[in-house]
Amino acid sequence: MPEKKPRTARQAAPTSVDVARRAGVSQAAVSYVLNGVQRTHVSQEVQAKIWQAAQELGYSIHPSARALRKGQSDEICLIADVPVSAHLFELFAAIQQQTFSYNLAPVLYVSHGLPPQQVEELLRRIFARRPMGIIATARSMTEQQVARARQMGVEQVVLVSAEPATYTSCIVLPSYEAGTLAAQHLLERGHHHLGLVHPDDAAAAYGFQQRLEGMRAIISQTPGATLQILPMHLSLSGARALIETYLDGPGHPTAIYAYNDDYALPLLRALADRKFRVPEDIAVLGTDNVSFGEFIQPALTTIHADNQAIGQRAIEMLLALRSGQAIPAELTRPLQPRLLIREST
Amino acid sequence: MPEKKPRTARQAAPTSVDVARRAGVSQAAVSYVLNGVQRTHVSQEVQAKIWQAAQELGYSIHPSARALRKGQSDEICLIADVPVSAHLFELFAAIQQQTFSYNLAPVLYVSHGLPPQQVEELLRRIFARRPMGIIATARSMTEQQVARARQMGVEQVVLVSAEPATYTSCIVLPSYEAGTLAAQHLLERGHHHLGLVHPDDAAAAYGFQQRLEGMRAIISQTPGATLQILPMHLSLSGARALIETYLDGPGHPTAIYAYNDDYALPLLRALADRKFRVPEDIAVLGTDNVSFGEFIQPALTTIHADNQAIGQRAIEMLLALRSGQAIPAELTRPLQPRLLIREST
DNA sequence: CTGAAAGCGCTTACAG
DNA sequence: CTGAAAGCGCTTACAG
Repeated sequence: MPEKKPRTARQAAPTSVDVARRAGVSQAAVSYVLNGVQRTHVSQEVQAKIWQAAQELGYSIHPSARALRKGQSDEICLIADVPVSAHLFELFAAIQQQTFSYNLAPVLYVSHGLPPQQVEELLRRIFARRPMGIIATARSMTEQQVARARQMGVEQVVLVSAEPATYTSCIVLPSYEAGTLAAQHLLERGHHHLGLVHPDDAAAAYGFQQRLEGMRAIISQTPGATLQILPMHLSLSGARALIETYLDGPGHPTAIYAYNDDYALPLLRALADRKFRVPEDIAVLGTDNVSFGEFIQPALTTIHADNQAIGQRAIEMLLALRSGQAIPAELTRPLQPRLLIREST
Repeated sequence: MPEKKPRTARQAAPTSVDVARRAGVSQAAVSYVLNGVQRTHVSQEVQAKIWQAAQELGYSIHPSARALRKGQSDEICLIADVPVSAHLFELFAAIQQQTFSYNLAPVLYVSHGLPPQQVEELLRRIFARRPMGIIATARSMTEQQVARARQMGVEQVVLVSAEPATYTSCIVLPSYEAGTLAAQHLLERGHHHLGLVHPDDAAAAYGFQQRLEGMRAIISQTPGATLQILPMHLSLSGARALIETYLDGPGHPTAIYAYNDDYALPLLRALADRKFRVPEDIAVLGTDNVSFGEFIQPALTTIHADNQAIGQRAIEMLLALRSGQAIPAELTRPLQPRLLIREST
């Protein structure tokens, strides 16, 4: 028993040395067994003794000590450069669940709204933590920043992106397909004049261009169909301005792809205020399937990818990358968006 | 320059030894200066040299190394035992902003919905990380668990709670006051028969009892006023069941305190489906001021505390506790809820 | 005022 | 198959 150790902290927590002593083995054996290292063969009997000792002492590994030794922590950093949204949170919760059994610690960072200099500082701090991997939205990390991460020893960077990148692995959520899906659905509902909301916040507008192209591809095959871009600020007054500017006069759009659910919400409200009936006068379509969508009136038709699936892919990709394996093809295949028809279209 | 060091990782990142060498001082001096330790006086000139060397090398401290040495990490763990909600996310973002300048790393854990055994395991892992502090909702940590945290070396635990606890510091968000505020407002609007939604999910119902008592205190002073408890499951069908069971027949409630915004939303939708007009037939009041509240129709009247204020308090409290100071009285004073009147009442 | 040295709790190459 | 030892990058008591 330690007697004159000048303990710096209160430290009641047992260490691997304590476990080793109790099991009557070396510290190395404890490490091998608890980490399931195959290279070294330890007898079944000894393994059982070690597990039991760990259990009895209530031993938990000290993540900092391990991280220091291995040169890599058990953290997975999630970096989001999008406004706080219900969708993002749901995605985070999904990832947290997925990682639990892998003993990984997901940490969320929201870089949206920070001045560029603070973003740089934030990234520097994140890299310095030497996370096992980084999962980031494509906008939140430039190619240069990904390179800098690698240089600082963070090799695994997975981007959630509208299209594949050359410089790192991506989970592809194709906004182009969302655009075609939206246009097809709205045309099928009998509309000819479509609109696409363009967020006036550049950070929030990620994937707009792809949506636009997807819609155009469908429109161009449909005689008489038109498409109009509708700039909008994310607020009630922004939605009102959109209505006054673009939903008046002959040939105005009668069906709007609202970019995502966050934009659909104030738009729906402003439309109701102006006595537009939804979907009879104007159809509205969102993206992300945010949790409140089913409760509002009219319930919001939306396009979405499965959050659980995104989370699972991200983790599997990180794990494959870490073990140096090639990434299975099914993980790089784009995750097709699905249409969820409710009442607003 | 290191030549035969058997580097385990790629490690391009500079260490404090590198900084010391470049500045021509000892490693200790670097540590003292970069951490702003006052105890040891280092000349202005040397300080400048150290800062410059750190800057030039792009030095960032290795958090794991420091944590291992200090017996405490720079993490602040936030533990939430509530369903994923926009409100929680907004609070998290506020805390993240607050902590940036203190070089603290907030980490969010959602324990809602996990089986008890997994919660225990999660807490064990959180404690083992030796965070600088824990900020938790009152339901997510029992007194016993707070004690266990202390025993594992995590001394600072701040609870966000409806009432002060004897065993640790609290940020008090008095649900009792929310109840009185709700009852007063609804009575002023001319209602006499009030209802209070009771979430059927025990974890979600935190603070229900206090709301109830607050409402009763007001009701009891008002001749002819009644109050009914309305059990509800968080879903559209749950809201429908509530309406069918409790909003029929003479003397039924005409004004409902929906527990919080999450419950108010499906309730509003179900009321609309049943052709109740809000607020004319039934008034509905929420809590939390979730971001979508202002966009729905009718816009949701709600009761809330300032997220920024909660985040700031939590951090200040943690910082005061760490430095061993007494907590300033203004931090322990309950954070009074405010009424935000919109259209649903 | 500055510097050399110990030690936090792990993992892993290496010797037995 | 098992164990002793080095070392990851810091902080801090202590000696000069």
